[in-house]
Amino acid sequence: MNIGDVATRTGLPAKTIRYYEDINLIKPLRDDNGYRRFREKDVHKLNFLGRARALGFTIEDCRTLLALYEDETRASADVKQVARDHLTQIEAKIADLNAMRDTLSHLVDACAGDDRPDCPILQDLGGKS
Amino acid sequence: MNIGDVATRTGLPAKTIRYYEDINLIKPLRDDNGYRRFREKDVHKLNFLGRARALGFTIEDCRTLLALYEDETRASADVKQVARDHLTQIEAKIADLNAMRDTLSHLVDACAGDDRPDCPILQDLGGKS
DNA sequence: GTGGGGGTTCCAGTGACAGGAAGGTCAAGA
DNA sequence: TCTTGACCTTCCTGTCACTGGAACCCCCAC
Repeated sequence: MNIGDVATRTGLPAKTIRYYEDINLIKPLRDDNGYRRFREKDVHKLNFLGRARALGFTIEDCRTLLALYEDETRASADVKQVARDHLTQIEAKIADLNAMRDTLSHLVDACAGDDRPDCPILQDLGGKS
Repeated sequence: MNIGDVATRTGLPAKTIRYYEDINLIKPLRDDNGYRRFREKDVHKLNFLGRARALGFTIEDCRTLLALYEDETRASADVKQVARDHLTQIEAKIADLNAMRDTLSHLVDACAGDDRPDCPILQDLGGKS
């Protein structure tokens, strides 16, 4: 399979797939013409990576998870730890964003949004007073 | 005022302040020795920028907002539009993160987290079957 | 004069790719 | 046989908003 087919099958851009090879997440073979040749195993890994990335895991997390995935003797506790740490980070981000949203939506509601210059949003950013 | 005092007063790292000058958000004066000399006006702008960034506005948004802030003839509708667009993006991000959190917390809960290799998290990432 | 705590510039790195240039390869059609 | 066009290759640059660090200058107190 060439990279285009793999891109179609995995939903990942070819650029991303090349990048993943670059950083040693996958190691496709090469044909005589220099084209990458992907095995089912590679496609499987890429799907794994795509799903992990979709859950927001960093590339380094993905590397760890992939290693655990391929290690038959792993302890599920190790996997769970990675996932839980990530979950904690996501929750922190959500909390941050919720705070921003609350502040911002108050300000947006308070703003008349007409042609006059008076604006509570700018007042707030400028330090109210 | 030198950059260190400004950093203390605004809570922004000196590096960030230099960067903001670099990209023309502020234009402090210069002393004969080459040191930046900040006026109250500059500090005020930096505080504005700090608050806007804390609300998650991009630098380009900040540039726009700052221009509106300094334009006495602005229409509050223009400010509101910028804020509302940003709010929409924040809400989209929150939705994404909530989806990740839900999936992830289900998986974390389902994982025994012991020394055995069986792990629903990896099963899910690997495509379950 | 020396030490330390300011300040300056410039360059590289971050994360996870995306865009684009310049060129090689391959199968199909005229 | 030639050409077209789709595909592939590598390599370099840019993204965003900084951060870290090197190498150097400036100023004041001791």
